[in-house]
Order: sequence, then C-alpha cells, then structure tokens
Amino acid sequence: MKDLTAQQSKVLNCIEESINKTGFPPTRAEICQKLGFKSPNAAESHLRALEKKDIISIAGGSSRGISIKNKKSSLGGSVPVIGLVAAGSATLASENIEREINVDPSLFSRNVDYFLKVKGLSMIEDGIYEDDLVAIHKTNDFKNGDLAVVRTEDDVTLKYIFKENHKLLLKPANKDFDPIHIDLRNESAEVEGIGVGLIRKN
Amino acid sequence: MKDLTAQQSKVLNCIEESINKTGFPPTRAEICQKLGFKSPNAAESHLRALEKKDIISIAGGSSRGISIKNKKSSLGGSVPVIGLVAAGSATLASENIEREINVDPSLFSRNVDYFLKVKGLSMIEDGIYEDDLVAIHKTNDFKNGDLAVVRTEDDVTLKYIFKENHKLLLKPANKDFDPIHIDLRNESAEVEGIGVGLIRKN
DNA sequence: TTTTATACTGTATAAATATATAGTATTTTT
DNA sequence: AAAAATACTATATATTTATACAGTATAAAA
Repeated sequence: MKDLTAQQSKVLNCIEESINKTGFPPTRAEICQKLGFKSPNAAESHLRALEKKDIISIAGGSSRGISIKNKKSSLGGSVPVIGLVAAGSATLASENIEREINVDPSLFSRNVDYFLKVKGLSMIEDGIYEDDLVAIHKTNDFKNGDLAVVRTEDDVTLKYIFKENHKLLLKPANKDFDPIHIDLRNESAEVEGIGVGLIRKN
Repeated sequence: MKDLTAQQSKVLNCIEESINKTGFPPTRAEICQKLGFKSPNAAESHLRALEKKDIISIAGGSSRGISIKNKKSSLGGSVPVIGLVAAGSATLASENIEREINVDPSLFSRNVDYFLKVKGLSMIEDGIYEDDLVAIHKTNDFKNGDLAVVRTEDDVTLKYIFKENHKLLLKPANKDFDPIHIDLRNESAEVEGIGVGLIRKN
C-alpha cells in the first residue's frame, strides 16, 4: 500500500469517525468543517487521492458515496440461530429463535441473516453434520448448485438446489436420501436463502 | 421490541443490505426501486414507522441519514487465524497470523486460542475440509480420539490422537492417507491444542 | 527542468435527496 | 363505531450534495 500523506490520513480518519459515529460516510462539506477547510474542493481532491491509492471507493452521482476498502470487522452483529421451524411460521419468527450469537461480519462472504441448525444427515457427504450451524444469507436469488434453504408446502429444508423451467430439484448429499422433485405448476416452493458458511461445535 | 410488519422488515432488510453492500445507507428512492414502490413517500413513511419503533434513527436534513440502532459492539475477543506454520517458529508467532476475527466466546465449549486454517484433505471424511478454520483450545491435555494439533519434529499437523505408553498414533480421516506412528523414545512430538469447533466459509 | 502530486481558496451549478402535502384504501386497535 | 396505524400513489420543492472550473502555491518526482 502506498503511503498516505498526513492530510490524507486525517481525511481517512474523518471518514472512519463519521461511519463509526453516525453510521454513514461524511459529505465533502462535513469533511471540510471537521478539518477546517474552507473549500469543498479541498475535501474532494483528498478523496480523489485516496481513491487513486485504492484506500476508498467513491460511488459516482450519489451522496455520501464513500466506502473504505478492506474494511475489517466493523461491528459484530447479533445473529439468530434457528432451530426447528414451526409449521406455517416465518423462519425468523421469534418462536423459532433458539439463541443469538455474535459474529464477525467479515467472516463470511455475504451478510449472514441467521444460522440454521442442521437436522438430519441429508448433507453429511459434503461435510454438513447434524447440529452444525449453517450461515444463511437471505435472498431468493440463487444459482444452480447453491446450498439453499427452501420452504416447500409442508417443510423447510436445506439442500442443493437446481432449477430448470418449472422443475425444482432439491438434491441431498447422502446416497441414502432421495432427491426431491418439485413441479412448480402443482406445488409451491420458495427459496429463503443460501448457505454461505458453517459453524460446528465439537 | 415491538413487532415489525412484513413491509417494515423488508425495508429494514433493504437498509442492511445497502450498508453491507455499498457501505452506506440507501436513499428513499433507492428503497422504492428495490421494493417496487412508486412513491418516495412509501419509503419515507416506512422509515418513520421504523424510527417510531426505535429500530432506526433518521438524521434530519442529511442525505442517507439512516442508521440502525442496537448495534452492540462485539466484545468477543479477537482470535488469530493461523495459516501455514513456518518451520521452527511458534504457532502463534506473528508471522503465522493471517488475520484476526471476532468470535463470540460462548460459541464453542472451550476457550478458543486460535483458528488453524486446514491444509490438505487428511480429515475430509469427518467433514473437515481444506481452508476450514478449526477452533483450537490450547492445552497439552487430551483424551484418546481427540482432534489434536500436534507438532512433530518437522511439521504441525491436525489429526485424531491416540496415545499408548510411548507410542503416539496420529490418525487421519481419509483412507488415502496413512496414520502416523511416533515412537516417543526416538522422536519428539507435542500436543499444542485440541479442536473444539470449526468455521467454514463457502 | 519540467511535470506531477499535494494542498488548498473561491465560485457555481446540475443533480441528488429529504421532506411536505394531498389523496385513497385497508387493516388494526381502542 | 371511531380512531389510529398501515400501505401506498402522486406531485412539488427547498435543501443538500457532488462535482466541475478557475486560481495560487509548494514540494516531490521524472
């Protein structure tokens, strides 16, 4: 990493402080105010220098569009652990929450909305064991082969998902288990999220 | 905490996603776009509802002035991740530390002193894969069958350990790998710690 | 020595954004 | 039964904000 000048460090610090204190990045004017500049262009050019040095990125055409690159753990969010999902209830309904754990957000590639406690042995051949906590990123966007949490008409299940037209294939990783075929014309099924990690307690 | 309506949850989720993805909160217009609203006031009123329920705070007169309340600072200790252990060096020497992650101490049954990044496939049959992070509790006390970090004369390895008199057996969980037999009368070997958990990033 | 980077002031403005106001309709609470 | 909360569309606008342009001056690199 290229060295920062004293002023650039001050500006970077100012950005970090703003995010830490308010939750969002500063405007040019706010940087100027904090550091005593009288022209918004003072802040602007420092920001451009920091961008050039790949320390921050600036989203064009949007206010407060500053983000610090390689941002390590900002705040460990509290993430719920979902045990058994009661029939008919929302996955994240409070009755399903077993406990909460603090997790470093930088741990996993995507934001973790909850941990699903694995029941059964259907994924055991790919190293997912009973009572493992699978980190779930809530989304209904998936690629074929993703590990997905799927809500079918009468169940919530964790399987590899494959979609082809109106056919959904939920594939376990255990030869003793049969794949689930769902015809979306007759049955409903919804992807609740995809697995982005795993925690196991011995 | 008061319950959120389905729509309010969606909006909150949208805010979290924005912060996570871009580093800063969304504008009203961006919320509308993501959730399919056609009026900025749809977003505005949901935000005000969330503010009223004390879920978020809205900074008046500033763009993207949304911050999510309740973000408690994780005081889960910072735990180092050990990549490859340089020959002859202490496991926890700074040169071996790849990064640090924050971990909820209550996550694992015993105190975690470091995470060992798994190299190779020798434990794959028991669901321990390459690049998995195995949570290590530093101790030289172990029971037969424990997953142990063992320092031999020229290596640091993660295997199941069995001891009988002067004989040490380090057993992999992969039939393509041979167990390691160590005669403590001729060779030295030391247990550095035992595995108490695992984290995997997909 | 010439160029490039740093470090600003000062002015201006198009575009982004928050926010108010006016409605409509449904659901929930009191 | 009335009030309040939810859940929006639609329009308008003052303010915030990014960002460009014109300068000045100094220090560092090519």
